[in-house]
Amino acid sequence: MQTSPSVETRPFRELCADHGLTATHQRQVLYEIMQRMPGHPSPEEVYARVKKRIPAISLATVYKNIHLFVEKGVLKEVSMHHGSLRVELNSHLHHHMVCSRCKAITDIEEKDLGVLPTPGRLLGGFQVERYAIDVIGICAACQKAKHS
Amino acid sequence: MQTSPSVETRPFRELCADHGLTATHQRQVLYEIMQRMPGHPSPEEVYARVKKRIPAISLATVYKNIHLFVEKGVLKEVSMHHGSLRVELNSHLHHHMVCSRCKAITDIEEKDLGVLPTPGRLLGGFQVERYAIDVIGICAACQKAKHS
DNA sequence: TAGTAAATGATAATTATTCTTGTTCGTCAA
DNA sequence: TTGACGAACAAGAATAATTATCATTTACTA
Repeated sequence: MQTSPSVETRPFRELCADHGLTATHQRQVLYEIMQRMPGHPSPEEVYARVKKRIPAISLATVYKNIHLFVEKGVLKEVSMHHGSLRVELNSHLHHHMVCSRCKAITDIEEKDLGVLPTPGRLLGGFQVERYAIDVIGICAACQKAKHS
Repeated sequence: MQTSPSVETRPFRELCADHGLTATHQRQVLYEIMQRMPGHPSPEEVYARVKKRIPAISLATVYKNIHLFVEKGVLKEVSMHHGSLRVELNSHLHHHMVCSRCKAITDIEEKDLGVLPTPGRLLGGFQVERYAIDVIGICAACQKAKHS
């Protein structure tokens, strides 16, 4: 009850193989649809579109696969999402290192970053207040814990 | 049924005055407690601590005041929070401009940022995968809309 | 093609956040 | 003081976002 594997499925199957994912119909549609969503969609938005092609798809499937795609590097998260709002009072100029495995957040001084952004300018009418830099990677603890 | 306004309340009252906030007992305790939380606490974590000093405080009050503090620049948000997860497939090197009023997200090419981070190094054992830069400010539309 | 692990769908459960309403508190003028 | 007014608060209901559970189906491998 589905179209036979066409040449169109080839690139997607390769992408899955490259990232260690099994190629399912849902994932393929999910991926194709996100390719056509140029913005920064939320899971709900993706779900709404995918549902038009696979009416029976579950929202849970969308969430699970988005997480999987992010984990495998197929997708990127826009601004790291920590489950809930996180705030800080620390007023001196600094940024953050975020572990992509355990989501731990560590401060890093701007001078230790080796980059010096110059805020205050306008970029296409955008009035810059500040830069927030997230250095994303694997923290020392997670490096030891996992060797995958 | 509370300590008389001591010299300790002075700096906090000034801070509130500077930011156009009325100085309430709850806000003061909230602020003092967050000063002693060096990490990147969530509203729930802040609530748990504040509750020890003001058992009757409401979680809603914590949320409202955290938002207010962020809005007034007393606190900063660690990574912009968009209400829900946001993802993108766009694979070419870019970053984001985020409007602090309307939360709109716009892509910006890395070369247009005028900063060139050098990923891949180690920072205290942290294995860098990539940098994600959020340029935070006011978008053109919000600048026109509001003049406060 | 059968066996097996992984993926899916349905939906309950959790977690996070906001809204509503009635009450209290602080301030200012009579 | 006293009384009105508006901002802030508490309590808890309501909503939004995300995850977990589990029975069923599907995809890869031998």
